[in-house]
Amino acid sequence: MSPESTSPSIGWTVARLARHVELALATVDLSSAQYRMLVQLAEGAEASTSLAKKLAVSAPSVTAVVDGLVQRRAVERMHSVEDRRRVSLTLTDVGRELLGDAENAVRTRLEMIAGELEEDALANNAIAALELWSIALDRARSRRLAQRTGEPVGVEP
Amino acid sequence: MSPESTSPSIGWTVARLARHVELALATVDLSSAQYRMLVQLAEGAEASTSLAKKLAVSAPSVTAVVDGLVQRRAVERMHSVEDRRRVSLTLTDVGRELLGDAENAVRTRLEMIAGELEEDALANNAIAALELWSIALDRARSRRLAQRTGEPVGVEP
DNA sequence: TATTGTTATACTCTATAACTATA
DNA sequence: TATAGTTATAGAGTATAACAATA
Repeated sequence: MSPESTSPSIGWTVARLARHVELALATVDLSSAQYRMLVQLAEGAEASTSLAKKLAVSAPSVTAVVDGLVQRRAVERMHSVEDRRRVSLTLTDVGRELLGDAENAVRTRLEMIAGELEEDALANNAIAALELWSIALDRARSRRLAQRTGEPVGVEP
Repeated sequence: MSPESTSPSIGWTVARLARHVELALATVDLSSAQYRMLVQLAEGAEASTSLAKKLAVSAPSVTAVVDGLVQRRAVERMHSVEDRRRVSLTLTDVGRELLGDAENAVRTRLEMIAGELEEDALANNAIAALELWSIALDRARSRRLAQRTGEPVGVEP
């Protein structure tokens, strides 16, 4: 019926998916920024600056987002003893449970959307492709972080 | 090397991709919300309430985002003559050009990331999968909007 | 009364610039 | 001096509640 059915842009698709993730996270009272922080911290405790670089946000953003998570007892701030300027951020048990709830909410919503494809093969294909993107994102991040510090590429998750 | 290499969650992947889209959009001084608005308006002029439902945001959010776009002459507000409560939102030529710049910036960045997969087949696979998601998103949206109004499913883009 | 849209208000994320504490 | 992190400040997106204008 439509005269020219232009393929939708990939940016549009990502932006829409991101909105669904936002809405799913809202059901467990989390923002996207908080979610990204929790996921990153689930891979291990980290310093604030390191998180800022990995998540590609400013240092004050990390402070603000972590503030909210600390209030909810999801994250703990601990000053390093060797270098007392540094602050180590650690996921608590509360944070781990919260992240679990968040993952459930998000997965449920995205799988529901993929389920609209009807054919299981297509839905699985769509979900599997995100793993492909995950690999690409990791490599792009490694390259980005390496360029900053001059380290070789491929060291980082 | 890693003892248990857990597959990253799809929510995490979407959230990371979304951050890259945000950063790409920042290069043309657009927010994700403004970008979503422009894309939706590029498919045709619409009323504010209709946009709010399609984009899954509140009515005041639409007002706020459109305010910024109107200031930049990217969108025009026009009062309907039949029903003077209604406001028709239209993309201007400025808006269309801005959207074009945004799409270029986003596509370039996402393709760069996909390019990390090295094998062209994989990169193309990843990008193609987003079209699959786009189809699923359209269907999920149709279902969502139909449930609200009681209309049959499948009417809407 | 119901609907459309805006205003009022508040909270979060974001950034840059300035500051503190430590090295 | 340089680095790690926070504070100060400002702007945007989001939401709910209250309101105005129109139907």
